[in-house]
Amino acid sequence: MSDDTGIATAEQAANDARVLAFGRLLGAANRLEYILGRAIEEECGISHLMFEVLLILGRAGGEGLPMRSIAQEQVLTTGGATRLVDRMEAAGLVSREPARDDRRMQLVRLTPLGERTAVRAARVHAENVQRYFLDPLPAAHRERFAADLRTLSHCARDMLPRLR
Amino acid sequence: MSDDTGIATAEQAANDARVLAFGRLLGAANRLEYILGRAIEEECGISHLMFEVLLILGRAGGEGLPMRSIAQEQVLTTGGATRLVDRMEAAGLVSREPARDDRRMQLVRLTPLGERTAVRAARVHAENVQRYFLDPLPAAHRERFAADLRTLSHCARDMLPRLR
DNA sequence: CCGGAATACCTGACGAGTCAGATACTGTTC
DNA sequence: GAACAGTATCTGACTCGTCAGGTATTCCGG
Repeated sequence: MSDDTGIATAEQAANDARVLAFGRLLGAANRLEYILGRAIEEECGISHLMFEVLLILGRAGGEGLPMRSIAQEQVLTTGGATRLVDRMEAAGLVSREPARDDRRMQLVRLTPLGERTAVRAARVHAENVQRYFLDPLPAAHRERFAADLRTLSHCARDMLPRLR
Repeated sequence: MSDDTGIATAEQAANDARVLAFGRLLGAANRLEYILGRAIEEECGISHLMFEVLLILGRAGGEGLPMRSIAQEQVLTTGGATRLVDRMEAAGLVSREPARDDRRMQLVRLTPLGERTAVRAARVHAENVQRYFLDPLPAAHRERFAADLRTLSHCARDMLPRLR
């Protein structure tokens, strides 16, 4: 279909334009995520990455988690995670404590304030997701839309290791 | 449906969890965008924001555009745009020239190198969008999926002014 | 046990964005 | 035509991430 000279043909350029238009829609999804993040920041006074960490720690149910697992779930390097948790500790949202059985590890745990904030932020975020992400879509579309996103998500997860 | 004590009921919490799961899918779309951006960076040696600027200038068809319109189309402050264009100028991708009729404005224009890079990057990006965004979806789903994304996109665009 | 690989986290230097406040021009009003 | 608001861009100080290279601890083979 494409010649091997590296020079784009007219049809190819036209097709590219169509494909790029699809690609731009991804940017839309991104913008939506951005908006949801900002809303959390304004309504709860924490960055969207802090929010993610609060959710992760909340899911762990009072158990302390090592830094490592925080860095893994975020798209963050371990260095970045260290600094993020530094700030969260300074803000009184989490505490760090060396693990008994492996003193290389620092177990990160929600403080009472962190827990309250996590609950509140989850509530706010759920409301916003409902309002800006679910409500605008026709009800009959939601399931398939979510399934398609999930398909892409798996595909993306497979790609990530190759790129970093 | 929700009581006015501010305390979440069990049903409410369960519903929130469902909604949050939807929300997490947005993160997937984000990750996909991230991957596409990285690919451009690795294959073309420019940041994904530079790529956006190259496309914008390319669409302008040889006309110089003022900084303002670059800052507007990106999710970037004007200060950020200044610095981005600084780097692009240093890399020889664009040139700046004060506008004749309004010397407050700097018209930004693609250099020949910038133009070549724009074409190549567009090609690469179109291929990647095809591969990671379109191909994984069943063909019968693509149109409706795109339409739904477009719906969300409009909704998001309406929100943005309120947040910054 | 002891020395070296592996693991978990931290840190210094840096890159790239934000924000708020210059700076430089334009257009308008009296 | 001088004062003044408005507009376009730039800049200094800062924040928050990355990367590469520590340091401390654990694990394991000989």
